Amino acid sequence: MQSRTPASRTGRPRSAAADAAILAATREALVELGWSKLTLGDVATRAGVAKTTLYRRWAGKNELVVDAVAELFDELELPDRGTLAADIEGVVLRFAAILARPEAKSGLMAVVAESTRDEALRERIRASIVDRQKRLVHTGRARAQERGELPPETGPEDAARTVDLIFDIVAGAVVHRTLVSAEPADEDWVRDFTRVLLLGLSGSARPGM
Amino acid sequence: MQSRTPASRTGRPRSAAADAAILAATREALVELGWSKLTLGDVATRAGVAKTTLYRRWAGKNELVVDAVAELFDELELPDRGTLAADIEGVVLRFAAILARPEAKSGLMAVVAESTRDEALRERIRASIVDRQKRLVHTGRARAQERGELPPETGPEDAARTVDLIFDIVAGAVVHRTLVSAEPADEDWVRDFTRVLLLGLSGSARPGM
DNA sequence: CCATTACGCTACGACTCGTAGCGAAAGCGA
DNA sequence: TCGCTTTCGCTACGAGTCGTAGCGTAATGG
Repeated sequence: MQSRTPASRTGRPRSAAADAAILAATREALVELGWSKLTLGDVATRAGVAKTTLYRRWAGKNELVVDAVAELFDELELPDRGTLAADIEGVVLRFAAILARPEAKSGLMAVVAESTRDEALRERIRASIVDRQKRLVHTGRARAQERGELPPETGPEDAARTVDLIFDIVAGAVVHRTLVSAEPADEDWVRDFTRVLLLGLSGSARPGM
Repeated sequence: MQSRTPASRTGRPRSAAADAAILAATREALVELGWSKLTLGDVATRAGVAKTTLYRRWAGKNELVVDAVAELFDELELPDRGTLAADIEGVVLRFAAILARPEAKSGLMAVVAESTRDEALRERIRASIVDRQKRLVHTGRARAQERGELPPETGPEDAARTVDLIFDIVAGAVVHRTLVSAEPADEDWVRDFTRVLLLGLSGSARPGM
């Protein structure tokens, strides 16, 4: 989690149970207190470890919360539902469900905000959250191209740019809907969103597929 | 700004210059220190006012930063460029330019994160930032319908829902691109994004308008 | 059984917070 | 002009958090 491969051949090993307890306690504290009122001392108490133990493993609140929140997104998958529209609706609904949880809401945006002034933190977020989920876009796109629902690649560079664009649109819209508009990204919304994403504003006025 | 209409008929009036100085100092501190290291004491010193004066006007860091950031978005406009695509590209580029400024980046996301646990703060954000800009979507949509680029309204409720959806997509995508992906929302990106927004994924594969 | 590392605990200086209390300043109405 | 009212700058304060140091103890591996 916090990249500890080198050295440490001998001596007492770090408790893996403590890691799990700390991350769980962090999520619990995020739910009860939110980001700003969350203190590392409190997390340590909840986890049943000493504050010094926590500081030996994480540099600070930012890194700790990134790891705690990242685990929430690990469950995301992209089941094959037969059509591109159905695939999108399914994964967006799952993503929205995770993002609706208070520990994700409070934690994720706060660390993203901090990452604007901390390049290392941004890299940590990208590696442990963003890039891990971007594969879903790749998969869904490849499937749709096999089905003939999307035109084939024009080149590897264009493909990467398109995937990035789609990811920004999808993740951005869901996050904005959930956190800024503070409205649920429910089935109705996801259906409307998917229609716009696939057909565009020009072709998505009339309801009914 | 902080809604001070009632009472206060007599006595020494509050200095309007102090308000401006405080908000400017807040933005300056956001640039230099970022959200987490910004302290109200420091802002007061920069603004040349006493810390107590600052606390008399704003309840805390959250409210202060919302007001300081909100002013950045006041300059947003929607000039008529003749086509819907050009209108979108223009306003998105302006929006992206504002969001690229460090004081907007650090501040906006942080207060949004805090607003997940503070209903009053979310309302303040909505009133002073989000709703003020949502009118741009209304305007652009109405223009496009006059030009025949978009189908006419099916009803006032559907229209409101559509405007909300478009706003979540546009604002969400730009924010995600700028803050999470940490890549510039430049002309190339905005062009690609606009094409997807108007034509959808199915119809937007080939470059060239 | 011994070197090595992790752990729990306590204590610490430094810092920020938000508020209280004071005297002085600046408007407004009579 | 005078007095009422409210704001302002300043100082000081208790409370709380931060991140670290120091110490003795616990748990491994050779």
